[in-house]
Amino acid sequence: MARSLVIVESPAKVRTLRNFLGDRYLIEASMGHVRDLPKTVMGVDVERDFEPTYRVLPDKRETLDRLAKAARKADAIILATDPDREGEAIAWHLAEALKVEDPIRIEFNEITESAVKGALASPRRIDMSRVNAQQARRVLDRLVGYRLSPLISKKLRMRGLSAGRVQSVALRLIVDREREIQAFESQEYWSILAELAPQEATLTFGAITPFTRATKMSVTDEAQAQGIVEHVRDKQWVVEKLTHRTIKRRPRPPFMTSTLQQAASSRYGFGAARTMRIAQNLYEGKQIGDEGQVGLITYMRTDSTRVADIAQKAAREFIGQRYGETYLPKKPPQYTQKKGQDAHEAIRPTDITRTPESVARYLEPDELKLYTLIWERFIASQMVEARIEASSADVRAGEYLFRATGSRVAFPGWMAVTKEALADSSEQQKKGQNGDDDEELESDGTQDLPPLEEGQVLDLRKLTPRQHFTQPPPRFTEAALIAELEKLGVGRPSTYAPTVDVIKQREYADLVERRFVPSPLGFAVNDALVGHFAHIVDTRFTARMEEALDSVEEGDEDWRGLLKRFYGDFALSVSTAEESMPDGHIDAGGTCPECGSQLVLRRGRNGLFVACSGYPECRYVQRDNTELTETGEECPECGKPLVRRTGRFGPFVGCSGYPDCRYIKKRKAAEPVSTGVKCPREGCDGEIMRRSSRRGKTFYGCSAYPKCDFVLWNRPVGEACPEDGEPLVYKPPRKGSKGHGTILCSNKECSYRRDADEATAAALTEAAVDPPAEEGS
DNA sequence: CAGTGAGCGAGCTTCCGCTTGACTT
Repeated sequence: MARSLVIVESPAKVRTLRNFLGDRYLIEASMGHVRDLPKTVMGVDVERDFEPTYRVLPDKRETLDRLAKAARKADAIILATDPDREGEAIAWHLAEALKVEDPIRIEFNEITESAVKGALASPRRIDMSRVNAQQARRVLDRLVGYRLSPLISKKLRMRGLSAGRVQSVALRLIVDREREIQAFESQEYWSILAELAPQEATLTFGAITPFTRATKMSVTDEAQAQGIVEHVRDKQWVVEKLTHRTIKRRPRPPFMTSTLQQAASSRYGFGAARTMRIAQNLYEGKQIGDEGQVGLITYMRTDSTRVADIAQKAAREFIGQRYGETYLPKKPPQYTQKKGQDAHEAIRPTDITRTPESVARYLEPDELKLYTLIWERFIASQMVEARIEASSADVRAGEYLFRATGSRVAFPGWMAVTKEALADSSEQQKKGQNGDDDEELESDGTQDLPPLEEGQVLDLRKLTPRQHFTQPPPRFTEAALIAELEKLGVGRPSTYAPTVDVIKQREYADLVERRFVPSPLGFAVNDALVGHFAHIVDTRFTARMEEALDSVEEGDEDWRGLLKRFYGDFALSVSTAEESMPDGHIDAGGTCPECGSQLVLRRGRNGLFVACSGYPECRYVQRDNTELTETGEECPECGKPLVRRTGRFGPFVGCSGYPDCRYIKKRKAAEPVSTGVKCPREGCDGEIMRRSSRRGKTFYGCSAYPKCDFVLWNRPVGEACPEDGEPLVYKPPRKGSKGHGTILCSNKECSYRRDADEATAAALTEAAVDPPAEEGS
């Protein structure tokens, strides 16, 4: 039988395609790129017109072998990689690596039977212009990254520094923001809150002055505020003007990678990498009852909000049934599509009828949180807009006008999906000089105004002058940084999380309370790059590059020509920088208390530290005093506060008067906790207790100690090993890995092991990961 | 079990983008 081999990128797609392509098709996955420039050398011969050298990626050797084997069984090879620039390049690399004579290329951006069959019916050749655009992108990134990284490492005398088209812009955003914050001068201003009520009424509402954007900052000190209070206190309070209007609030589009990361960050505090790991689990599928392995969401690395017709229809049906026809828009909403082909659709549930409640018992808590977010956002996106009645009342008291604003949900529409939806619409991070710290000055307060009439006289119940300060713009969270990068077109869904990770790994910036604070190293690297490669770390560089790549795709420009055009300038900046960029360790500010030389930043095995530039003659190292948090207790020997410190054997509590007072608090082992498992030692009727050594290490020992000294290092399950009869123990899963951990034999020589199921894990986990004993009584 | 308050420093390799597992203790 004639068979065709269809190659796609992801194994999850393979599973789906097997469902509706018959056995005339073999389907395999490439798992992304299979060849790339070599890792350890440049791999681009600038002299020979930027000729790239490609190598099979080491971890794709096996994949390619598998594909080659499948190819031998097929008489046609169909390359069905993603319908975008990278996908086209993957197709080409596959054809090259597998030595396919006449590759057939198809593309579909929806994995439905009709879309795939339609694609099979209109095959084409590989689009070399598109491939060349990718090569240009790849080579440019390589040239920039592999020339800048060693250059700054050498100039700043610190190994392992890196720079690149994407990461260096990310760093720049962080550093620029920090400088904005440093330069920010906070301004004081005041507002006066009046609590008013219709005469005889009990419920009050709030009105405020000054309330317009223009006058908001006009009351600048307490005296002025008090003046207003004195003036209005005895005046008659009269409703001067009432306004009512209905605001329509549209639902937001379904998630793409960046917006999912933002929502998960602001709602649950998840970092970008964590969100992606959880989403990957949902995508790959979970055991759902007797349905077997079921993928719960569509692909999670996407920049599109497009929704497949089938999904839209299903959502409409579901909405009609659950909420009623009034919640259905006449036409399904079309969310603005980006130009060009989007390879994947929006992130949405694969089956809208799988409600969060219905899958809750099959998911880990984090998975359920993320799935709920995705499910709600998607279903809301297919519903009618909400109608909000916004009202405002201007109330005069003498010379001053106070304004009360209120809003009421007239018809919830999409907001019916979640109670938190209201809060959602204001969750976007505010930027700008006036980071508002007071909601009552904002127009949509949540109070509901009582019925009022113009000319009505109101009772004044309370007057409160309030002090405010203008706030600097906030530091970036991971998600906010990604949002900014996306706005600039810098980076891709698959690289957002890795990019913010590299900023942390290189110690360019640290997350403090989940926001990026640049390190002195981050400042230095950024400033060096901005000083000598302003063009590259320009936030618009990528946009310009994309434009040029487009013209390569359209066949209007030669990709090597593009590189030549770019490289001329770049090579020049590199040689200028090599000569003129200052060469030396990064100045840490301040001088050495021992010899007076400058202090510099250095990197050691355990991170950055500040030391004397006179090394090795002067070996001064600045002590790290940041961890000296007080415990609130006093030293029993000298009365000074006790502080937490870190020593050779981990954290301990000592006297802050060191070295004058050398008191150290004794650590007490935690109380033993029962495990319910009997001591397995013959003739011993003790119970295994969870204990902790004074060092805080958890172990499981017999309650009959010291009579019985039986000890285990993992929690016993209360079962004997079927192979050697030794007790079985439970080992929790490694951080971040999926699965529920392992049950294995406590005898190291014995190889018995099995995966723990969810219930066992739940029963045993809590005990196993409890924090080590807290010091002191 | 007890002990506990440092010291690091050169050279080693880096980019972006596509996609999932994989050593073990």
